[in-house]
Amino acid sequence: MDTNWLSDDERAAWVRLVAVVELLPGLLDAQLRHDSDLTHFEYFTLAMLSEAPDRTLRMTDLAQRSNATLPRLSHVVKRLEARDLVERRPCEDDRRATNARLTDAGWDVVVAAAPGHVRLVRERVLDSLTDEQVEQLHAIGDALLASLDPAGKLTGLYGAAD
Amino acid sequence: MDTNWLSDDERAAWVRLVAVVELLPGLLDAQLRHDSDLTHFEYFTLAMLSEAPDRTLRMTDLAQRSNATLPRLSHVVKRLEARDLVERRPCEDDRRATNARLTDAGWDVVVAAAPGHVRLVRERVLDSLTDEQVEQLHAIGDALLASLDPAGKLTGLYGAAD
DNA sequence: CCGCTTTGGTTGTAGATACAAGCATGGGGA
DNA sequence: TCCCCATGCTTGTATCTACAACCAAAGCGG
Repeated sequence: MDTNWLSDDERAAWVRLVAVVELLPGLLDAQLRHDSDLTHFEYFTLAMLSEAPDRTLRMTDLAQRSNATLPRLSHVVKRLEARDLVERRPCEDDRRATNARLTDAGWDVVVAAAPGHVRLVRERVLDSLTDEQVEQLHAIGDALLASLDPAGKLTGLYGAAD
Repeated sequence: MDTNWLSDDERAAWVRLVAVVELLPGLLDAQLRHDSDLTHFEYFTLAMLSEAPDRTLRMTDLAQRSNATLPRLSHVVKRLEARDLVERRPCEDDRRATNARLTDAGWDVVVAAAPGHVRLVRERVLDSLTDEQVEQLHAIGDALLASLDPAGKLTGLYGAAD
């Protein structure tokens, strides 16, 4: 079976996409860790909860929105609970389920962390692009996610705090 | 200091970029792990070596091209060496330095892994985009990397095997 | 009502990465 | 020549994630 190798144009685009994918997480983690003692995943988790009704989400729901496996989320929430940023309690409708709720302290942490995070995103990412490129990135993202995330779990809700 | 929050357009683009950044590594790792028992980082490391003169690079050079810290690379190369895919030997010009060289077995592994990897990249990424979007992605990548990787360490050499 | 399967979640273990510390060589300046 | 610092790399430790095993509740067919 012959391989359909990438053309020069395709490879150029792919190389840059891979480079961005490699570099961006480290940048986000470093800033949030330094300024707010949170990983990007922890921040994202808290931000999801901050947007939810009653600041509460079920573990499964939260896991899908953050592209986490359930074990991973369980561990992270346990750590956040130890820091009193989140509290867990059994769901009343379904006794198998667990609800995670953002505490007041957790809310304060998100509110304090958001401006620095947004500033980083603006300075290091969005300000590098023209308005036209921002639109193009939007469309390209949609096209890619149609394949990478057909169910739209990640982009379903991603609120104002980000 | 007032926060300059993101506009709707900016947030839409950012949300999609973050989602892609979260999803893509898992996809690449899963395919390579399943088909070739390699992580994407390991594959990338081997691919860099396969492109280098005499299939040899110094550890520092290799670390920069793959955006790895030196400790990380050291551990990974140690594992690859244990699998006889890479060999290490002290550099003769500078006795502090270590040269990593791709073995024949390592070469075979890269050659065997490349087609499946390229197929995935094509089917799940590039084929989702129009030719015009591929060009746009190229330009957007350049703009972002000017900020994320000013020295161009990652994109300096990324060869035909990819 | 019983038993099977599915769903929701936690825990344990192994593997991988970051960070800090450490060691050896190189490269000047006094 | 001697000292000091920078460079190149390795190792050790703590943390985080993936994977698998596990338990409990829910749903469902008989």
